[in-house]
Amino acid sequence: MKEKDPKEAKRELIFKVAVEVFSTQGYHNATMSEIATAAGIGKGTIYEYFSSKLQLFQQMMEKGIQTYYASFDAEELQRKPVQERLRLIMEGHINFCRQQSRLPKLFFWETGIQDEEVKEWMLQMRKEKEAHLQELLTEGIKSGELRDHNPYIMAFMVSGIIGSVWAPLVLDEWDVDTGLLADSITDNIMNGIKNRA
Amino acid sequence: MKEKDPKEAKRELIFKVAVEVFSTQGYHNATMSEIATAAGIGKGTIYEYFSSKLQLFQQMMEKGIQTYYASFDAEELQRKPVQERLRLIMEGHINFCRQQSRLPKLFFWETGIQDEEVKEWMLQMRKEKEAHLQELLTEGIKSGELRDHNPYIMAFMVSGIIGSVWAPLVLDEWDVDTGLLADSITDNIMNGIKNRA
Amino acid sequence: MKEKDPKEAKRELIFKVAVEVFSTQGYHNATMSEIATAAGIGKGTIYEYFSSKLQLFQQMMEKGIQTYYASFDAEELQRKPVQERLRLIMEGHINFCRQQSRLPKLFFWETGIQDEEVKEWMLQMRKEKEAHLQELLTEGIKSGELRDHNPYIMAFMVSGIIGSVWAPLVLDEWDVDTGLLADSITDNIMNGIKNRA
Amino acid sequence: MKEKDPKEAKRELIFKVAVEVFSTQGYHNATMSEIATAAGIGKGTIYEYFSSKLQLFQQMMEKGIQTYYASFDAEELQRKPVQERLRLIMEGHINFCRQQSRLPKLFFWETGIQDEEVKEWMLQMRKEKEAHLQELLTEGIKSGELRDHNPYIMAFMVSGIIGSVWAPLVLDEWDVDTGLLADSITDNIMNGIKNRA
DNA sequence: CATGAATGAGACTTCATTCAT
DNA sequence: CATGAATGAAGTCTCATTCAT
Repeated sequence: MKEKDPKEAKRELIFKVAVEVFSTQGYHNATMSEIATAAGIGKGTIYEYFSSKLQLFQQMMEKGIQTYYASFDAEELQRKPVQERLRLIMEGHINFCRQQSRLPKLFFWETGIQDEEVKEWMLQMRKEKEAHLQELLTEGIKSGELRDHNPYIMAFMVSGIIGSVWAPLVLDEWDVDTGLLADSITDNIMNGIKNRA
Repeated sequence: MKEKDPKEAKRELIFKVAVEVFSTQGYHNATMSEIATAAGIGKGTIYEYFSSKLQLFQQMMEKGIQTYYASFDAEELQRKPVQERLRLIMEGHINFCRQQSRLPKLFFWETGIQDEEVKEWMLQMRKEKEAHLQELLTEGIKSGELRDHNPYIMAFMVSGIIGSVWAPLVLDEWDVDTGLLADSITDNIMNGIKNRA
Repeated sequence: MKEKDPKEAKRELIFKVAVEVFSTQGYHNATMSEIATAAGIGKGTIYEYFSSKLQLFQQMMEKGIQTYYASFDAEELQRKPVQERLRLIMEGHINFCRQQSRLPKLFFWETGIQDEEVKEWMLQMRKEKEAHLQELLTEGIKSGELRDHNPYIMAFMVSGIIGSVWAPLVLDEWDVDTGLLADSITDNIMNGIKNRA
Repeated sequence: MKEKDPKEAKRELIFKVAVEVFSTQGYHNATMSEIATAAGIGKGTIYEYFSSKLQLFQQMMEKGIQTYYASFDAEELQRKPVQERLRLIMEGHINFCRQQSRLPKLFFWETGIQDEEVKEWMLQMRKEKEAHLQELLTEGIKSGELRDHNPYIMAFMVSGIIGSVWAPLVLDEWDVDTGLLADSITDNIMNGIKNRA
């Protein structure tokens, strides 16, 4: 039952190594040789599983996104106040950065690939993420929980904040309690930084 | 009077084309041939002004950073409340994105270059930007204008917000009044998005 | 039994072609493309065996030197009168020129390479060759077989004579009996050209 | 009267610098820029006097050869015993190496140029030099001053000896009295190195 | 299936030569 | 005349991809 398809197991292995190598070297500086060696397999073997370097990168990203979204318990997110949901999103994001470390870098930073298809797909990803946030925020406005501001602006702001968490966590290896950090960020998003005491 | 050094004029031309090409294609996908053709000059001519592709990229980035920082009137920023200073920073940033369009993309996104020197330099840039923000926010906390929260967290949040503005402005070519956008963002940063009515 | 490592066999092939091409065209005029074509392999294949043009040249020379020195039976050279030993050196040298034809040209003539390492190495080669001769001659002086003249001068003279044999043999394709030529040269070195009859 | 044609003076200047640069860097590693800079003139100016890099090299060599042959007083050489004439040739050659230092290196060592015309010309030079020697030696044999050996062999041997003098003098900067060295070499050529005491 | 030797398109870079000033 | 900025042909080397074993 735990036995996986050996074919699938090797795909997983390649994915794992690819994340490591691509995020360390960047897409262009990474070589197929390097990935093969790191995976302990032959160069040609990668081509048994992926038709090209680009496709490997693409599928690795897609798989990563799925993992990313899977890290949010969708059920749990429903029917909660916006503040609580934002907090959960932050927490999930922080956990993902911690666990995957290298992967988020590729999501948020790798733009060297200029293949039209990939560019389109990454742009699409950004749009979806922001559309999702915008929806959440619009709901909050309607329910009166949030101020009646432009939800489009709010959305990319929150999106920017989410994206900015990665650098301190991974680059600076910041060791902070996930819950506290999520609280703090959410609080700042909700209440702003101005002192009203 | 307006006559420039012709040597310098050609440097400018190459810089201008380089921004265009590098930001459209990314560092690795851009070729020297392409830049030369786009500039209407011979391939070898670029090498009369820059010793290598990497040096061209680096100097183009440095020049861009200078322009970026120059777009903030430093004098004006002193001795004003934090809210006002944040607003001016936002306004300057928005204007820069509008005017340079392609350049900010390189600042915030190009990470495919793996040359140690450049990587170090770009990391340094990020640190400086955040240190600067952190300083500003710390001042605000001391003066009582801001809440007594962790300024490190605040800093990368604000930094993330600033970075996130570029995409809607340039990719979506969003046509919004600079003043209004700066107001709106600053207001959200200061007061949060929660409805306190 | 005769089966060689196929990897080694291709190295040999490249070496063989490299000698041909480098000695015909000179180091700078030879191109990697040309060598590849002459070897009937792809351009990139050479780089699977040698990391650069310079390294290929260097290793080819080193291998040649080994072959050169191997062509003298070291054992046989010991404990014989100087005249006999000189004759054997001449004979070995003549045979080597005949067999390798192109290679000696590179040893004695190629100086266009300006890479410090190679220059140093070739200079070193010359020194060693002359030191070896000088030693031989010094022994002869001590034993009374040779005149008590400056062995340093004698050494570079003999060295010059050895080097000069290549041109008639290879360039002019002079067809002369090896033994007779070796005898004649050795006799002239030992007894001079003056008529004492 | 001492006033030279200024055009000719600049030719001389370029020649002088060319010898320096070509002999230091070798033909291929030397650049026209370098020569121009070293001569304190513009790059294009060289092309006012020489139609190409190759032509400059060629004419420089030709001029050098003339200087070389001019260093032997032809009149004086006639009607003297072979030994004396060989000694004078050696002395002239040593002086030339001392004075010109860099130039002989090009004569005897530069073979990287593969232009058919130049190759032919340098081969021709070698042939002439040896023919000249051979003639001298043949005369000596006829007059009974020299042993009745193969003058062809003798010629390239003596030629090799002459060529070998350059390296110690220039590379090792050997400081030895010209007359003594010429005597010593000539004596060895004439009487050989064997001890007949 | 897995492999890795072989390949060649294509990138960067150099430098002899030209020509407008 | 003298110059040196501009040029592009040509060379070295990399690496994704293929295919015979």
